[in-house]
Amino acid sequence: MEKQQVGSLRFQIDFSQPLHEQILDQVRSAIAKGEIGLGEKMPSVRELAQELRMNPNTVMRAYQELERDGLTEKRRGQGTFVTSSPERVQVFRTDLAAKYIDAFLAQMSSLGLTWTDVKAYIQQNHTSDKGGDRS
Amino acid sequence: MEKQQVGSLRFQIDFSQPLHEQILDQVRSAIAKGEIGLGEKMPSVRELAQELRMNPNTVMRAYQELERDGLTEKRRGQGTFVTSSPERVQVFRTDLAAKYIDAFLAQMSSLGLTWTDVKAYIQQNHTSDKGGDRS
DNA sequence: TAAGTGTATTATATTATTTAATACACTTAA
DNA sequence: TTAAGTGTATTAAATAATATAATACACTTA
Repeated sequence: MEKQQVGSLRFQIDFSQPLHEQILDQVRSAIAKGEIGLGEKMPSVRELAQELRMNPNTVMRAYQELERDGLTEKRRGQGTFVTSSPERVQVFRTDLAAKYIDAFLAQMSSLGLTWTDVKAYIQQNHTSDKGGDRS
Repeated sequence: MEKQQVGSLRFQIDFSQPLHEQILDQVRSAIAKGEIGLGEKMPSVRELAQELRMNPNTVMRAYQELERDGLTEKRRGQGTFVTSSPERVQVFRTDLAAKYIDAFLAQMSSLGLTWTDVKAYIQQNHTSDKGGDRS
């Protein structure tokens, strides 16, 4: 439940999901939202592992997926850096959003709800949500 | 990848998720969409296990969650039946939809996307989707 | 050369998932 | 009463995913 700041990154780890997935999701989000800048140096695998009190192998697993996403670049002996390409970030955002949206619409469909139903519901319950983004 | 009909229920099981979760999701959907009628008898635990070639304990686990959902009722010695209450189904549908929607909006927010962004995207890519519902 | 990078390997522990083999209480129909 | 069919509970075992631990190697920089 506790938040943890490591360089430009903020982490909040619990036991509801695999640790490497939580790191992955939260770094992805930080890059997508520009909370960590393009080209900026990431914490080293060992440093982040120590800060989050987990095994370097676990952090490594998340870092390797980030590189497959095209969101980071490794420089041998130097470290891991956020990509300098805004286009890459945009492509990633679009692709992942499409994947999430497809899955969501499938869920709604499985409950017999149409897109019109969903839109009406969200308009009613999530538009005046002034305290919605507690990060 | 293959579909399987058991009474009024249609199943499609793969290895992407735990088996008991797939049974749960697919029965929930069938009830929510009215594919199996209110008050109708479900396949017995042993029968469904045999049809789907899995262990009765695995089917049991899904059936117990269905009862917690309020979607089924057990009668000792007789079997498991879909609830006769349309209100219960409606409450379930609303509650689960709200849960799915909250999670979805959190995903979009983690990518820096607003509800307006999402709406525009879906209008463009999912409205003229005439071949969308392959079930 | 020394310290800091990412990476790879091997081993072990833990947990979730699934199967297997029974057993019990209850209901219904022969 | 009996037999078959319900849901349910228990114990054991196998498998896979997750995570930790302890090293080791190649590369870069100061």
